[in-house]
Amino acid sequence: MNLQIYNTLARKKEEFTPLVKGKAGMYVCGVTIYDHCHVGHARVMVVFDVIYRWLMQLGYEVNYVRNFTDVDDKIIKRANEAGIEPKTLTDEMITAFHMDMDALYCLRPTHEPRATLHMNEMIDMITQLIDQGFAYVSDRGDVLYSVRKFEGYGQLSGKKIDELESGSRVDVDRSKDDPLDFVLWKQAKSGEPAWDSPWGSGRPGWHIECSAMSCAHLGSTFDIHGGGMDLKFPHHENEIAQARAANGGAFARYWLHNGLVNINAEKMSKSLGNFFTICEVLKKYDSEVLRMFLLGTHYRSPVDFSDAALDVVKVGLDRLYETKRRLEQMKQTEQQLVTEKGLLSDAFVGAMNDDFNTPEALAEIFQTCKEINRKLDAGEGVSRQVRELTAMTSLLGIVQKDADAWFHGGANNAEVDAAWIEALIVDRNKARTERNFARADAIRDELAVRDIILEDGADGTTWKKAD
RNA sequence: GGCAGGGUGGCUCAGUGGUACGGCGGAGGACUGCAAAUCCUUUAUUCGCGAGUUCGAUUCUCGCCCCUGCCUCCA
Repeated sequence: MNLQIYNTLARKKEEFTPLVKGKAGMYVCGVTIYDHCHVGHARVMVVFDVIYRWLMQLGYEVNYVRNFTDVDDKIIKRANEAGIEPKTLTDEMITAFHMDMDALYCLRPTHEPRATLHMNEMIDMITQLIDQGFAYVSDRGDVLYSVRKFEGYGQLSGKKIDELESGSRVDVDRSKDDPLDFVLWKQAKSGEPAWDSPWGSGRPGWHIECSAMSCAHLGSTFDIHGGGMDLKFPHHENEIAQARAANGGAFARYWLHNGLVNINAEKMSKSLGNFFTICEVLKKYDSEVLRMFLLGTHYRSPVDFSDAALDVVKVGLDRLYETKRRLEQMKQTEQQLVTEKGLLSDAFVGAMNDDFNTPEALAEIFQTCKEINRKLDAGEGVSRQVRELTAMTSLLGIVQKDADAWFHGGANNAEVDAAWIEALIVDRNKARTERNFARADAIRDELAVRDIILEDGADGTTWKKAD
């Protein structure tokens, strides 16, 4: 079966057929870089990273574009508070963002355009909108999009203009012809960053940047546009209205929206203050735990974030690593299998092709893992299974460390003296050979006090750090 | 109120018109000097509630209840 994608625009799964054979263009709404990213942001990034990887796995040459919103009210406010230039703040946050993404094994997109570096494209698009009668300059000099002029407005989110208006609780802006109209270009206020334009000095509205940058990098019609569920309306609706009206292209053909991250069944968000930043979480949990946690639920469903949930994922990952350790400890010839070119099982391919069903893909990983352990226990060959496991885990970006590094605590736990532990293991095994179990247990207890757990296997004794 | 998406074992998470995938946890067993790890067995007559379609529904249709998101900046 070929790749099926749930398209928000159609409200059903559709077979993915790219605009250009062998190629795929994908735009994902990035972040407004005024602060560190939280787990909600991590989800979009990880979800679309897997989608990106899968499209490449299927052989597509993918042009993956993810923007940075680096001009915005919040950025200006935050920079003012800190007494620094907005650009200083955004540069700093982009660096932090990349550190988070690297930690989470998210591959870099093909392009990461910044809004401030695409002013010309935005101004061009706004000009086209005015020329074609879709936009107007308001009394106070802002350029606004005339929503009622665009016939298909509401198609993506399933909203009807009249119902929207009646349900509106927003203060009506008198300078707008219609309360639904949204800003394309704002007049500059003193002390704010501003760019020259045909409508005077000012800055772009939020929605226009995504329309302009996606079309600039991917063309007026492209394959995939993604983002969080909360962006469906009005952001994505407005993007469509702008782009289609301006250049007559179809804009994105497949719209993908990931579910939100909740805390206690409530959306994680800056405004509610119930968020955890990625770097905060990574102080406590390995990034693979967070990544696997995010892939453990289908991308369109909401997911509840908690330490307890991460703990459970950690236990599961440990088991995967136990298997990896067994394989790493094997003889040279078999060890090579671990790094041999991978191959994916039909079940895994089927799961991923079915709208990127990562929970099912993970189930396949656990089953393969169990199969390997069973065969190893029985002394049977495992080459096919190992190649499958390796291919699956590297595709999803989990179990990517050496097992020893994983169990020994990695770089963060420099206080662990491996040589000392190894020496004690030698002593203890000598005692065990002499059947001096009191001495052997004493050594094991001594290590246990320091959170070192020993495991006596057929191939010798290994150790790991307790959580 | 409108729109979108959900309610599956103790928890979590897939899925299917013919009695349900994985993970965590629980119980028993094998292995072990004892452990740990691993493996094996076991743990939902049942998929929010009611009705309908059907030989048969958790899966399709309708109604109801409950939850979340969006309708304002938000991944």
